[in-house]
Amino acid sequence: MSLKHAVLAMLELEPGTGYDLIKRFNKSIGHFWAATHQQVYQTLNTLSEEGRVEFELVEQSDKPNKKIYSITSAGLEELRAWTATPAKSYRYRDPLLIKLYAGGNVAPGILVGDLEKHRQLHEQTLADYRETEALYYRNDPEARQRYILPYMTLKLGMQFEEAWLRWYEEVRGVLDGTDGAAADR
Amino acid sequence: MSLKHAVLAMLELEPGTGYDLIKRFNKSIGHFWAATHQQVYQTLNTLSEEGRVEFELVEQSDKPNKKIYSITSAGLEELRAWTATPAKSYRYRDPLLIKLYAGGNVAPGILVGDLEKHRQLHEQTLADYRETEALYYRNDPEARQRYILPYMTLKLGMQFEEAWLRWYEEVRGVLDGTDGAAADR
DNA sequence: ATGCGCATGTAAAGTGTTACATGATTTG
DNA sequence: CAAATCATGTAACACTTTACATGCGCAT
Repeated sequence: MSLKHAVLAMLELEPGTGYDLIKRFNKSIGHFWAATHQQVYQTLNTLSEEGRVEFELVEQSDKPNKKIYSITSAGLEELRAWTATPAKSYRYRDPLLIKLYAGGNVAPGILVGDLEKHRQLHEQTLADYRETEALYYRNDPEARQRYILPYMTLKLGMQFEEAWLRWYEEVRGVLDGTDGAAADR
Repeated sequence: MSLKHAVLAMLELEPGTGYDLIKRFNKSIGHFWAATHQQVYQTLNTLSEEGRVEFELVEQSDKPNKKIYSITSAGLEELRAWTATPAKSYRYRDPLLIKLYAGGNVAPGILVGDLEKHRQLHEQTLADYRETEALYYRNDPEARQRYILPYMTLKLGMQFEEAWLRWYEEVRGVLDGTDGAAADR
């Protein structure tokens, strides 16, 4: 289960609460392994029962109590073992592409709107990645050196987003010029 | 549920047995929405109960009997309605990137082997895509015109594979030069 | 007053993966 | 003689998503 190991990997870098982890997910691993808060809390419970993480309960009066999780030696061992095991390949899954595949059944205008919406999402994602890059890596050779592998995952994300954006231009050109062709299906 | 609609989209292009669909999955939609045979058969059963597909039972003496499925008007309506509905975005999920993220915990050599294996897979996938392109689209302007949207999904797949391959070169350079840096974590 | 941030969870429903199961015919 | 192709499925398990649930403090 990859999510477990994603959580372990994040705790290994720095302990934190479930809430913290969710935020950190959105800034790093979430780029290639999204998780909801429900999943994170459940995973932390499971890992805790398995003894791979432990937590310190911090009682707060002004805010809700919180549990600060950290990885145990058993967790670290598990993480190392998993990292050394061949990774399964996972296929990309995107409903948008199924829609496009089936797109001959609807008027091209419907697709164009949806594509444009997704193009904007990818544009925003790329902007976020670039911001992260500027913030953490661009002007800090030491951080770049230390977190070179997380940085490489960010770079791959940027390349994917750039591929998306190039592709959208191409598709838009096709849809603009193909109103007639779509009608014959 | 996207898989349902992927199946409907394929049947809309051409009727076929579950077995046929699985093969066609591997050649087209499977690039961005993989499915196992169990999933396809179950989906066909569900769609059949819902009246969105129907099948003709063909008894064969030399081979097992088969069911040739085709889309019904209710199925076509459902497919159109779904295609006209805004698509959800789906995030990329890849355990390999989690491994890389956690890669500071193991010797770089371990990662290199795994990365190389995956690089080869992506190289093979790109070769398959290019073969499909040559076979169906390159020399047949009419097919290219008619199946322009499926063709565009193939093109996106090729761009992703190319991005992967470029990225692998970069990561390899990093891992080759970073044996010392990994040891300090 | 409305919503956001903090902080945690349970439960049910929906999807996907893995294991098990069969059996004839064709190809190397 | 082993493996691949044809052709279909059931069952159990694992994982993800969605809905429901709470409650205080702070800013607009």
